[in-house]
Amino acid sequence: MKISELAHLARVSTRTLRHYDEIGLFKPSRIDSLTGYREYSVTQLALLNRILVLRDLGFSLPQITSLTINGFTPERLKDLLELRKAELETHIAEESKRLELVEQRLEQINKEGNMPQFNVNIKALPDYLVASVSEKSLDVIEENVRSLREYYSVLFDHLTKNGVQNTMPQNDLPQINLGHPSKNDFWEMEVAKVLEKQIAASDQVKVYELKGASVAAFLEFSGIHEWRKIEEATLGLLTWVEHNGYSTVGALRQVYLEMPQGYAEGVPCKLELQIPVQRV
Amino acid sequence: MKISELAHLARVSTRTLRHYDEIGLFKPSRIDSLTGYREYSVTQLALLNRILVLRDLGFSLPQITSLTINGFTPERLKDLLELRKAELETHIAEESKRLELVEQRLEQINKEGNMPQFNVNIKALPDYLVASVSEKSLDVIEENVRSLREYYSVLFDHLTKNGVQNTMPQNDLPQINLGHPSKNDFWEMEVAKVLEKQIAASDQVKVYELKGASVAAFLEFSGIHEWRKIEEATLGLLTWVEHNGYSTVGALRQVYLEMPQGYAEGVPCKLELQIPVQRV
DNA sequence: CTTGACTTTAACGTAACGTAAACGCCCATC
DNA sequence: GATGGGCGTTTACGTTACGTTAAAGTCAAG
Repeated sequence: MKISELAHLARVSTRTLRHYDEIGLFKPSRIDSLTGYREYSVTQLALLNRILVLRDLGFSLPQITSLTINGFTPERLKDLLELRKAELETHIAEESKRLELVEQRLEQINKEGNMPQFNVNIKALPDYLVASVSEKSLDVIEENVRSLREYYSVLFDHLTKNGVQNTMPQNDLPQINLGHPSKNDFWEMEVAKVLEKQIAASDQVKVYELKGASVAAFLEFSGIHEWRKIEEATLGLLTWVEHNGYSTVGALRQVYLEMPQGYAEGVPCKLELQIPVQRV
Repeated sequence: MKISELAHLARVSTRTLRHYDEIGLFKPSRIDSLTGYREYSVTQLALLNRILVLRDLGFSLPQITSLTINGFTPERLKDLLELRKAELETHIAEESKRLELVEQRLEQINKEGNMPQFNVNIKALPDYLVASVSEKSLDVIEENVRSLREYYSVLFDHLTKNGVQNTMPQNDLPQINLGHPSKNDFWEMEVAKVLEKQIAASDQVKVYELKGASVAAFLEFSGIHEWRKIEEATLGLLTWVEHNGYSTVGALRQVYLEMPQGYAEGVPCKLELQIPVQRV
C-alpha cells in the first residue's frame, strides 16, 4: 500500500503518517530504496488503529510510542489510563469553573445595563499622620450617619483644642472615614483627619501613622452627599475589584476632598473611595 | 516601577510582561531611551489585571488584544463571552466523552483478566466465486446448529450433482459461513462453498461472486468444534474491533480451513473468523 | 572597583501536525 | 517519445504562550 491508500483507509492525513514515521511511532513495513516511497502492509492497519484510538483518548504521542515499543501490556495501559483519567477529571473541573465564571460575567453584563458605571482606577496610597476616633460595630447604612457625626464633633473639638485650625478637608489634609472589614457585611468605622504635624492624643482621640498601600483601587465621587449614593459607588468599586482579578486587603477609605458645609447630607461634596487590593 | 516590581504585584513572570510588550498587548508607559529599561506606572496595573482576568477565562492573547485596542465595550466583551461559553461547553462535552471512554477501557481491563485473549489481526479479503444456501432469521446459538447442518446437506448434494468433488474445505477452496448482521443480535446465516469454476445454480443454491474487503479483522480458531467456543471467539473479535477504533461493515465470516469429519460438534477443526471493518 | 541583582535583546523549545516549496515518480494520453 | 496531472519525497516554517538559557549592559551597595 502506498501512503495515501493507508491514509485513506485509516482516515488520517498523509502528513500524520509521515510524522509518525519521523518520530518512530509508526513506520512503514518497507521503504523502496530507489524511490524512497513508503510501503505499508494491510496488517499494519491494526497497529495504526490502536495508536489512533489511544490518540483519541488524549494520550500524547510519546506516551503511545513508549506503550507500543515497551510492549503493549494491559498493566502499562492500565497505569496510563488511570493517569489519564485523573488528568481528564482535573481538566474538566478547571474548564467547568471557567465556564461558571464566564456565565457569571455574562449575567453581570446583562444586569449592568441599568447600573451606573464608575470610573475605577489604581494608584498607590501614601502614609498619613492622622488623628482619629473609632469604635466597633458601626453600620454604614443610614441609621449610623448620626453617630458618625458625633465622632466628627469629638474629633474636631479635640483638633480645635490642640490648635489645628482647618478642620475642613483640603486635598493635602483630607478627612478620611475608614471602614474596617468586619463580619456580617458591616464596616467598623473610624474617622480620621490628616495632620501636618504631631499633636497630643486623648482617651477618645488616637494620633498615629496611617499606613498607605502600594496598590489600591479608587474612584472619584462628586455629587450630593447622600449615603445611598455613596453606598452604590462603594458597591461599584468592590464589583470592579472582583471583576478585575483583585481581592481587597485593608480598610475601605472615604477620603473627603471637598465638603464645604459640615458633614451634613444633601450638600454637594467631592470624595474619593479607595481600597487597598492585591492580585488574587 | 521596574518590570520585576510590576511582575511581583501582578504575580506574573517578567517574561510574560515582556511577551505582552512584544505582541503589543500591554506596553510599559515609558521606556528609558538610554538603558532601554521598561517603566510601568501603578495605574497600568488596572489594565494588566483586566487582561489577566480575561486570560484566566481562557481567551487567547490576540482576542484580548483586540478587545483592549478596539475599545473595551461591554457588547464586544459579551460577544466574546458567548463565543467562549460555547467553546467551553463543547470542550467539556468532548473531554467528558473521553473520560467515559477511558473509564470503559479501565473496566474492560479489570474484567479481561479472566477472559481468554484472542490474536486478532487485519488483512484484505479476496473475491470468491461461491455456491451458497441461505435463509433469513437463523440464530447462531446452539439450537440452530441442526438447521445449519441441513443447509450443508442441501449445498453439498447440489455440489456433488454438479460434479464438484471435494466438499471438504481446503485452504484455497474453503467453506464459509456468512453471518449477515440483522436486528435483535441475530445473524442471518448463509452457507457457502468456494468454487474453482462456474457451475449451475438451482432454486435453493445460488452461484455468485462473493465480494471481498480491503480491510477485515480476523482471528484463527483452532480447537474443538463447539458453538460456545466459537461464539466466545466471535465476541473477542468484535470487542477487539470496537477497541481498536473500527466499526464493522459487512457479514461475519466463519471460514473453515480444516474440518475433517463433517461439520459435527466435538471434533477438532481449524477456522478463521473474519469481519470487514473500517475506521470509525 | 567589584559584586550581585537586575535589565536588555535574541534565540531555541514546547505538541502535533498544517501548509507550502521544490522536486522526483508514475501512468495515461497525444 | 513527450507531456501533463496526480501521486510521492524531503525540508522547513507556522501555530500558543510563554520557559529557559545566553550574552551583554545597568544599577546600587560594599
